[in-house]
Amino acid sequence: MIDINLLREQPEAIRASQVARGADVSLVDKAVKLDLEKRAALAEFERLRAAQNQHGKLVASAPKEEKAALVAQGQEMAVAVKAADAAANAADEELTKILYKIENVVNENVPAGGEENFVLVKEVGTIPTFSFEPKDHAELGELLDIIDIERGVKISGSRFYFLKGWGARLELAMMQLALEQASEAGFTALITPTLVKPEVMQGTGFLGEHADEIYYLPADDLYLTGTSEVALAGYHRDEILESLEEPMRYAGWSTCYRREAGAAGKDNRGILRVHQFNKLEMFSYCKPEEAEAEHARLLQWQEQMLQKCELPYRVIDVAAGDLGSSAARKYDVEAWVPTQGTYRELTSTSNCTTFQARRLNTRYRDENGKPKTAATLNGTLATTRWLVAILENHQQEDGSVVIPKALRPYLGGVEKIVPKH
RNA sequence: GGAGAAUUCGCCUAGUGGCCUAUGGCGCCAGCUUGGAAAGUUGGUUGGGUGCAAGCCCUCGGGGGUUCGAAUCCCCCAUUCUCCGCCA
Repeated sequence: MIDINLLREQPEAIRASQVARGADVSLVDKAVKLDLEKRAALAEFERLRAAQNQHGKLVASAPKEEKAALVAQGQEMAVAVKAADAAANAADEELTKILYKIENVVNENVPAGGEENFVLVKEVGTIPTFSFEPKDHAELGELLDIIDIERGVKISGSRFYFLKGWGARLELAMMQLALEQASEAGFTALITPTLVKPEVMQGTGFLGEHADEIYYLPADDLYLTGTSEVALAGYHRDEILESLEEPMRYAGWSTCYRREAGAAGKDNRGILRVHQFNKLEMFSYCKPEEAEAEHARLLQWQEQMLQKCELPYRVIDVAAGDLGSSAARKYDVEAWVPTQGTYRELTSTSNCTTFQARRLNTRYRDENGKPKTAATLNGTLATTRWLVAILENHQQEDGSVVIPKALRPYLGGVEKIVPKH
């Protein structure tokens, strides 16, 4: 949710942001109007309530013979107060409904435009050249007997798979490496719930734009999370953090579930786009003035992980029209996928400023001990999808795959996965 | 799943319709005291809204209700604990 004070003082800043996103600008004017109405209704209620409170005291201390008349008067006041209260509540609900629809104010440095208008920040590493026809990860997975898509589909349907043998171990190794790096950087590891209550899903903003991406269990009124960000953002819900002199950082590991409803026909081969995968997510709570610096740190940790996996990659600054509603700015790190001849997203890091924390009511105490809304940021550190890039970039002519050095300690020192025959 | 009990300002706690503008203790902050500290002592210490301000309003797990008036009475819900049942 946006800051109501910003709406009052600089509505034009919010209008400009909505324009940049290609979102509904008229919401801003509606919100300004409803805010005025709400405050007027609230003032009226408070005036009546104050009178009623005074009157109550009068009744209590009045002599017996006057009580009946005073009580009758009080009855009338009670009716008026109730009506004013209802009016104020209704006005507040109207306003809140609109406020929830307004998206986070875009950072001024975010490139304008839609999905195609990202700005390339950098390209790192050398794109591999092969003296043979490189195989895609699905073919390698089958050849090496480490990804079993056929049987995944047999038991769960399309977009499901088994990771098997070295494939399963490779994923766990990658998660271990990422978790170790995160721990060294001061992140606290969390294994999070993957089923959450509606209000948490709502609070993190996923029920809006991603509603049809989410699995829902009606019998229990619970949602399956598509990222541990949901649980990590909800972790300090309704809390006042004692200090954020240093950012509070969590590394959340969980299985993620996505319906991929709008992705029919896209990435049908292999495990590039699946209904279930694992992810290690970084999540930071910090002071709003620290958020941009923290965002840069998250990006840098992501790059470090890509480098440990010896993957060529590029970093892009995502354009305003392609930002999630909570994000003020977002960088994607994309790895080179040889068989597609292009870069594909492996990680994403968003600066949600105070937008998400305001919804979830997560605050911190400033130097003066006063509660203030915190800023939240998130960023991927490893996911199942990384296997695609690792397998394809490190494949050899004979179909074997060389394990990046940093991963070997978690795989019993093995240097290469070789075809079974 | 069934029965019972509980939920009060960071923690513990008092409070069974108006004197609750919520008690007391612990902790924390500030002053006094001291060479400095401890002890002692005085004061402060939920959060939010609204207003230029003084102030006013809301907040006793959440939501509804009864009442002129609710922490207190009634209903629904959530959570925790105890016992019973069932079960990886």
